[in-house]
Amino acid sequence: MQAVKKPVSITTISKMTGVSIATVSRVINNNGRFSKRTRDIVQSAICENGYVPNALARGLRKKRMQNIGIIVPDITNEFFANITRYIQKALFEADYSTLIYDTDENADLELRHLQNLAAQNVSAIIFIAGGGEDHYKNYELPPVPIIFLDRKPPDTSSRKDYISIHTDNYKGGYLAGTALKESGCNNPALVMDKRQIHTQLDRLHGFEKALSESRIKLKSSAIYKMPSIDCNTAYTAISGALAKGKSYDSYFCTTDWLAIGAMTALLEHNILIPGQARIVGFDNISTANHCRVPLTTIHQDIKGMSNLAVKIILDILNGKEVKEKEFVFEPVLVKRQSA
Amino acid sequence: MQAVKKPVSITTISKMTGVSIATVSRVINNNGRFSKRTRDIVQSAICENGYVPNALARGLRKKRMQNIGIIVPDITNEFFANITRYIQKALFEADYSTLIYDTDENADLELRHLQNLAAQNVSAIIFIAGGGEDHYKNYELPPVPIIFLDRKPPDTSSRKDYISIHTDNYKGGYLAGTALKESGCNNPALVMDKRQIHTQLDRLHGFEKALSESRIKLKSSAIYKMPSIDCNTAYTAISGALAKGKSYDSYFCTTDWLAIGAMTALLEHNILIPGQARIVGFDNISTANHCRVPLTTIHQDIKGMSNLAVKIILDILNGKEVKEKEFVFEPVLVKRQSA
DNA sequence: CTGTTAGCGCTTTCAC
DNA sequence: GTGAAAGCGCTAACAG
Repeated sequence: MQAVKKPVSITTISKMTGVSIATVSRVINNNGRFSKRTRDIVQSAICENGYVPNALARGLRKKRMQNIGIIVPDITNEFFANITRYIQKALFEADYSTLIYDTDENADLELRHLQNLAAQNVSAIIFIAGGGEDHYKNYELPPVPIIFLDRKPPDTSSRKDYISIHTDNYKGGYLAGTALKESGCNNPALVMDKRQIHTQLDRLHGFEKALSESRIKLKSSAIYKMPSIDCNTAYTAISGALAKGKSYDSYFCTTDWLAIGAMTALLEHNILIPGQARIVGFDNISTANHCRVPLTTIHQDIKGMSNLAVKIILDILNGKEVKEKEFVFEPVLVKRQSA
Repeated sequence: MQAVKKPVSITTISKMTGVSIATVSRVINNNGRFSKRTRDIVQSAICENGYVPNALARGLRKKRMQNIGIIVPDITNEFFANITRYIQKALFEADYSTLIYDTDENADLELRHLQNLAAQNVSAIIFIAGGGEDHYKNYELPPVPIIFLDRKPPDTSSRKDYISIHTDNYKGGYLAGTALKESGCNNPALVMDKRQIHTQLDRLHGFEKALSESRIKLKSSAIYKMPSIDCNTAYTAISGALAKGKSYDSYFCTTDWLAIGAMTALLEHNILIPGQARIVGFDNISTANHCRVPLTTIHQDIKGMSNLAVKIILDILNGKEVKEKEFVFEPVLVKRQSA
């Protein structure tokens, strides 16, 4: 015979202690206006019964849940996974929990996730990357603080108060270009995400800038635009190019996985790295340090960006005004063997 | 002047359409007892106003949210990230959302996460790996369906109805042992997680079994127990062993990252792979195919396990009885260059 | 310091 | 087919 455990609510505690539910609520939320004695009685009752306040009831009443949503394009990508992890950790310490939604790089999903988050009364939303710039023009974002991480906010007419936190991608591209040209490369290629995202475009422009300072030109035929940012697309593209005899003395790939795909293609065509071709990636995921030829790459301060995002959200939620709208982090070149 | 948008609730729709909120609720949930005409009126009002029902109010009322919780030890590990991704996807199609909690391999966090999930009235919980066997003896798990993925459930007295889905780890270890001994190795080492988890122990035992069938013994001094399952711990341990002159002709590492750490250590000591030492990993993460020496490893059917987990949860929530308590998936050896 | 009370937005009897 | 009304568990006036 299984004992049927009835869920303990605030009323249960109230009855057990002979104190009104209002008072119980006060001690739970430490809102003052109760005696030390009362507090002790209530707290011990809470402890003994393992009572945990119902988050839904509280959320419904306060019209706001003690959690924030985070929308991420691909949790399987270590770069994004790391961000969510740092965010979750920092938020948890502030007693917020995190709703992680993976969009699978799919704009429709993004919308549904957004609605879902709104329906759950999240206190705020962190948007990590995602589709192109224009997706958000068609619908309004939920009326909560929203922070764009890793990408700039859309330029909608309805709201211009978005906050953005990201790496200086232009600088990152510039660092990559500098590193490559300083090792004597003068026939560079670029492998990038084909979507018109600021992060990608900025990296491209920074890269071109570094090259142009040395009179090196990035041929448009040397720009490979990938439908996704994973390993296989780059592998296929570069393999194909190599098969057609198109090769370069250096490759800047706007993502580490893209770089690793390119690397595999080059190696399979018996091209020595860094002897005959150099590669620079972006993100500094842990695989970069353990791939065929340890990858020189651009490191982003994930921890710094994540913690700042949380700090800002907490500030906003606590009524502090946040004046700045854009926060830019410095990228740093991590030199390994591939370049 | 910013237009203040008041949130649209079921009452708003009710007033707009001149229909009672009860009826609005019925059409939202498609509960019948409304005319086709009423339905159309209500639905168009819902559409026009972009009304999305408040999930909290509904959850409070029904005492159950349309979401399930998933507890994962490290979202940064591609193996776990993949699981969560598949689960989230499958669940989303069934109109459930997913609360992902990363425990950072920390048992205390696990408890707090569990309480959090209970407080949010999740419909079910999926537990992925985590600490040792005994953590759950001290507290009761929330009164919702719970599925243990990747590890067996604890043997608590209060509940024995847990469901478990995992790879046949014994078989996985056996496959690794067979592969190694068939390439002529007879001086094997094992690098494993030090925690007494079934997954780890089973892999060990399966490995020993394969060896013993050929009269090969795994010396206890050749078993390296790691405090965590990441790359660096294995790197440090194997480097240290090598420095002391302790080397082996083969290494079975119970995790790909462990294997990659060991690989780096061996390579740095100028040991050829697979010439002088062979390595087999476990999990088949994508890095395994792109590390220094492509890693031979044991593949787990992540997609299959994830989808099954979701299917079972949905079945349970829909009142179908699930008779089996344990579901075991076959591992398969993926042969690459390291062994 | 403490208790009473009115909802938060929704689902669900129960009448009609 | 439809509406009125109760109440999920909690917080926040308000009154004492």
